[in-house]
Amino acid sequence: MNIGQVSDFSGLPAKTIRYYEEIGLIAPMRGENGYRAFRDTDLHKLTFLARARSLGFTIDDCRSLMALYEDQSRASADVKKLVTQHLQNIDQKLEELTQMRQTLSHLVDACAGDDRPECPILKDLSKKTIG
Amino acid sequence: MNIGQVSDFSGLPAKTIRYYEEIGLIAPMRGENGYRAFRDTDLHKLTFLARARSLGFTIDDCRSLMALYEDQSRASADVKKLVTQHLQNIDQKLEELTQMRQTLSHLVDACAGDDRPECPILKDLSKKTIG
DNA sequence: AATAGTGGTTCCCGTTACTGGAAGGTCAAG
DNA sequence: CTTGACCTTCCAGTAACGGGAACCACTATT
Repeated sequence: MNIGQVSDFSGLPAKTIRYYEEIGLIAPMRGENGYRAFRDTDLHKLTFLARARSLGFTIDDCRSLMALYEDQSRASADVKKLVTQHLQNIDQKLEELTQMRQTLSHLVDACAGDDRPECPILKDLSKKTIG
Repeated sequence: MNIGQVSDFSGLPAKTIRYYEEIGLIAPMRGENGYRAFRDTDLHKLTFLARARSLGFTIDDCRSLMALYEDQSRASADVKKLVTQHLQNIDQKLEELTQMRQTLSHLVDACAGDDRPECPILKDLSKKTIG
């Protein structure tokens, strides 16, 4: 398979696939013409990567996950640990965003949003952050 | 005031303050010795920036917000519009993260997390993404 | 055979918002 | 006079690609 086909199947842009090769996540063969020649295992890995990335794992996480995936003697505890850690990161981001949302929501509600310059939002922003 | 003082007052690292000068967000004076000489207005701007950044606004947003802040003839509608847009971005991120959280949470629950290799998480990741 | 069009290839720059570190000038204190 | 804290500029690196240039390969048509 050429990169275009693999891109279609995996849903990943060709650019991304080349990048993944560059950083060593995949290692497709090469044809006589210099084109990358992807095998099923490459496609499988890319599918794995696409899914993991869509769940917010970093490339580094993906590297670890793939290593575990290919290690037949892995312990599922190691996988669970990694994913649990990721889940905690997500929870933290959710908290931060929720807090921001809360504050911004109040500010938006307090702003008249008309043609006058008076604006509680700007007033708030010019206040020193507490803490 | 020197950069150290300003850093302490604003809570922003000196590096960040220099960066903000470099990209034109502030324009402190210079003393005879080449040191930056910050005035109250500079400190005020930095406070504004620190607060806006902590609410998740991009640097570009901050630039717009500062311009509005300094424009005495602004319409509060313009401010509200910008902030509302930011709020929508946040809501979208919240949705994405919540969806991830949901999926990951299920996966973690399904994984035994022991010393055996069998792992529903890896099994799921190797499945083709639907859609 | 020439040409056009599509799809490969590499390489390099740009993105966001900084952070780290090197090499060196300045200032106050002992 | 030296030490140490503070300041300066400049350069490189981060995460995960995306855009675009310049160029080669393959297929189909004229």
